[in-house]
Amino acid sequence: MRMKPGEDHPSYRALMELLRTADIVWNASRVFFESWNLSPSQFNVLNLLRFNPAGLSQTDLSRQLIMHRSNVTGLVDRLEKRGLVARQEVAADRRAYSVVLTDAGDRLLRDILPRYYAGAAQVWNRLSARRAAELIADLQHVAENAQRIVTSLPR
Amino acid sequence: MRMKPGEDHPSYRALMELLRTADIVWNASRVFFESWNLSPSQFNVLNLLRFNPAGLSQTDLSRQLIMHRSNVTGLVDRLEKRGLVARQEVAADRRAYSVVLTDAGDRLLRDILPRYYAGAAQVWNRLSARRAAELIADLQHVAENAQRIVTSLPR
DNA sequence: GAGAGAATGTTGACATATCAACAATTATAT
DNA sequence: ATATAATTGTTGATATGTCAACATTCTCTC
Repeated sequence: MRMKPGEDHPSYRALMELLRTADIVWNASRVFFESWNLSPSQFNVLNLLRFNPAGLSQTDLSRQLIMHRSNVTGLVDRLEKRGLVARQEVAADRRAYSVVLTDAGDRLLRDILPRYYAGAAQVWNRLSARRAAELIADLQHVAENAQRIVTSLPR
Repeated sequence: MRMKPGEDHPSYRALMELLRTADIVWNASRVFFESWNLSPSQFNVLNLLRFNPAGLSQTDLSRQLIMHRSNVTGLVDRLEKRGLVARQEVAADRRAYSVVLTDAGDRLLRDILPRYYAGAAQVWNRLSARRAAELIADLQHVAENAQRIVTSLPR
């Protein structure tokens, strides 16, 4: 390779910038959600349930949150302990739970969301709608490529 | 708020896409580094040390990796146990270590990097250089905004 | 030079994430 | 109908991350 500090590959630099930015945004959201004693992941669970009033199984949650099943157990445990979500038994499948938002969880979300959307808008401040759309498209493209590469990797 | 699933805020959607893409890329890199029994964070430590042959203090590492000091302890512990890095005592400051890449660590990096750069290039496949540059600039802009917002948040 | 304050790295408590292995249940195939 | 497959959620081991508190050491000020 023989590579001096300055002459790193551009695609590598772009990847680093993507990961760095996401890390900063994620950490910013962590500080933001601290006001409600929520982690970003906990917020994501609540927000997903908002769009699924009938509830989601823990496996469904894990798929949408891109995380392992086993991680959802503790996440839902802690949210349930605080009364923000509830595990409902599913008549048709006695292995599964249906995780639903409680009224308290819904109230909490309604408190958070306006401020969250405002913050999100601030993050994209001074970025034109065209550039924003391009950026989203590029990100989706990158996600597809990364996904494709990883599935073709030797396991 | 009163918001149906479809009508979410665009800036929020863009943020979600950014975080989702970074998550996918990060997970892809995790699978990639598994071949060498490395975590992405461990790779980042090694790669940072490559650019700093004189070594870095653990606090320096934590700042560049955007993580807490205390996290670096275990990270360096595990890398040191495998002989990939070494803690050197610093004459001028007996509190600090200088973490340096060992020969074994350097050899490992030289094995990984060509394949890593190739993978990074594949991820940006079919993306023009212009768009790539724009994307990086936009990401930096977003990172700055997020950084600024979080520091102005009520602690 | 002495004391106050700041910085360094470690520890312990915890949340978040992975994976493998497990019991219980459901689905499938013959 | 029954054996085999696959799926669901939990557990335990481990890595990664946060934070607060601590001892040690350095720096700065008077």
